Amino acid sequence: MINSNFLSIDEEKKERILNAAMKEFAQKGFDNASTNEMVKEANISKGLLFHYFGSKKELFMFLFNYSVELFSNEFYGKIDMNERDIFELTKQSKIIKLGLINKYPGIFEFMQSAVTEASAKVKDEMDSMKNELVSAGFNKVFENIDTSKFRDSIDASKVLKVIEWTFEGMLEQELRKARFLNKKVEVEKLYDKADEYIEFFKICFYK
Amino acid sequence: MINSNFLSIDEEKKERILNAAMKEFAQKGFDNASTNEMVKEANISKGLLFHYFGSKKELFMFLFNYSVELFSNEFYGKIDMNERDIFELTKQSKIIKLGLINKYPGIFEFMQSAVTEASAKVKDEMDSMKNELVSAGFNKVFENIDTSKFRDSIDASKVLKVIEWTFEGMLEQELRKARFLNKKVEVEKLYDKADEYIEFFKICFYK
DNA sequence: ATGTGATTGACCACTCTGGTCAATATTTAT
DNA sequence: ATAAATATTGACCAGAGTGGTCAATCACAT
Repeated sequence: MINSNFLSIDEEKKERILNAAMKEFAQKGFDNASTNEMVKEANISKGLLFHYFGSKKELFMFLFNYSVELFSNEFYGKIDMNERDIFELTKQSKIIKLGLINKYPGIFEFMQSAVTEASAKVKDEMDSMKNELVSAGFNKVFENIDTSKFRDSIDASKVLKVIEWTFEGMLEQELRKARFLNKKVEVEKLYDKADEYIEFFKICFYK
Repeated sequence: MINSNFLSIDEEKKERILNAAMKEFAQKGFDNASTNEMVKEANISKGLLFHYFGSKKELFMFLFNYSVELFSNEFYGKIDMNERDIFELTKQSKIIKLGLINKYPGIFEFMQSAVTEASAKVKDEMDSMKNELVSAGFNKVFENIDTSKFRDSIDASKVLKVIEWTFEGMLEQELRKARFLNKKVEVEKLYDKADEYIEFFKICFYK
C-alpha cells in the first residue's frame, strides 16, 4: 500500500508537494533533506506526507521514478522523430525542457542530484534504477541528422556541438534572468530568441 | 585576532581545509553545512578549525573573501588586457577558470552558492560584500573586442554569445568527463580542443 | 629539562530528525 | 439528520547531530 491514491488528489496540491520535496532533496541531498521543511513548504501536515509515501526513502524513489517517467513521456510524446533538421530538433528539445521546468521548477536539479546521490541509504535502489535507465537507451533522436546542407569546409560534428551548447547556454541565461526577476521564462520569448539564432547559424553554416 | 596565522601554515593542509569547507558550504548552504563534516574531510580536529576561524560565520566570510580575491588576482594577473582578439581572450579566461578549479575543486560552486545564500545568519555581511563587488566593476575586458574581421552579414553580438556559450559548454563537458573518471582536466587537452573550435569558428565567422 | 605554541577530542546544552498515532475534520452514503 | 468511511492533523518520541569550548597533550626549540 505505497502512495496509494496520491496520484489522484487535487492537481495543485500534488504539484505543491512534489515541488517542495524535489527542491529539498535537490538542495540538500537525501540525508540532509528535511521532511519537516517539505511539509512546511507544501503546507500540509507531517502525517499526510508519511500517509502518502510511507518513508523518506520511498518518497525519494517515487520522486525519481516520477520525474524520469514524466520526462521521457514528454520527450517522446512531443518530439517529432521524423524531423531530420537539427535546428528544429534542438529547438523542440529545449522547449520541452522549459515546459517541464515551468511546471516543476526543481525537476532537473533533482534528477541530476539524484543520479549523483551518495547516501548509503538509497545507494542500492538508485544503482538498479540507473541500470534500468542505461539499458533503455536514450537519445537515438539526434542520430540521423541531415548534414547535407552544411558547407563542405566545416566539421559537422562541431556544428552539432556548437548548436547544442548555444541553445543550452541560451536557456540557462533566460532561466537565470527569470529567477532574478522572480518570474517564469515565457516560452514564446525563448522561441523568438531561438529563431534569431537559427537564422544566424544558417548564414554561418549553410552552403 | 581572527584566523591569525592560518595563511602561513603548510600549503597542502591549507588547501585540504579550504576545499573541505568550500565543498560543505556549497553542497548544503550555510545553515546545514556541518563543521564536523569539514574537519572529518580535512582530517583535522574540531578545535583547530575554531582556533583558526573563531566561528562558522567567520569561516564562511573568510572563504568568500579569499575566493573572490583569488579569482580576481588570477584573472587580472594572467589575462592580457591589451588582447583584442575574442578567441584569445575567451580561451585565456577559460584556462584561468580551469586552473582555479584544479586547485580548488569547489571554488566556483561555493562562490555561486554564497552569493545566492539565503540564511539570515550571514545575510547582512553578504549584502555588504556584494555591494562592494558590484561597485568594483568587473569585466571591462570584453568591451573593446575587435569585430572588424567578422563577415559583414552576421551579427557580431551573436558571435560573442555563441563563442562564450561554446567554450563554457566545452569546459563543462570536460569537467563532467573528468569527474566521472575521477581525474582532473588536463589543461593541455582543453587548450588543443579550444584551438580546434577556434579554427572552426574562423571558417564560419571570418571574411 | 623547560617553555611555547600547535593540536586534540570528549563534552555541553540544545535543536532537529524521521516516524507514529490517537484525535479531529471532511466527505459520502443512507 | 445520522452514521460510516476517509482524509488530515500535529503533539510527541527517542535518538542523532549541532556549533562551540577548553583542559590536556604533543612537537619541537632552546
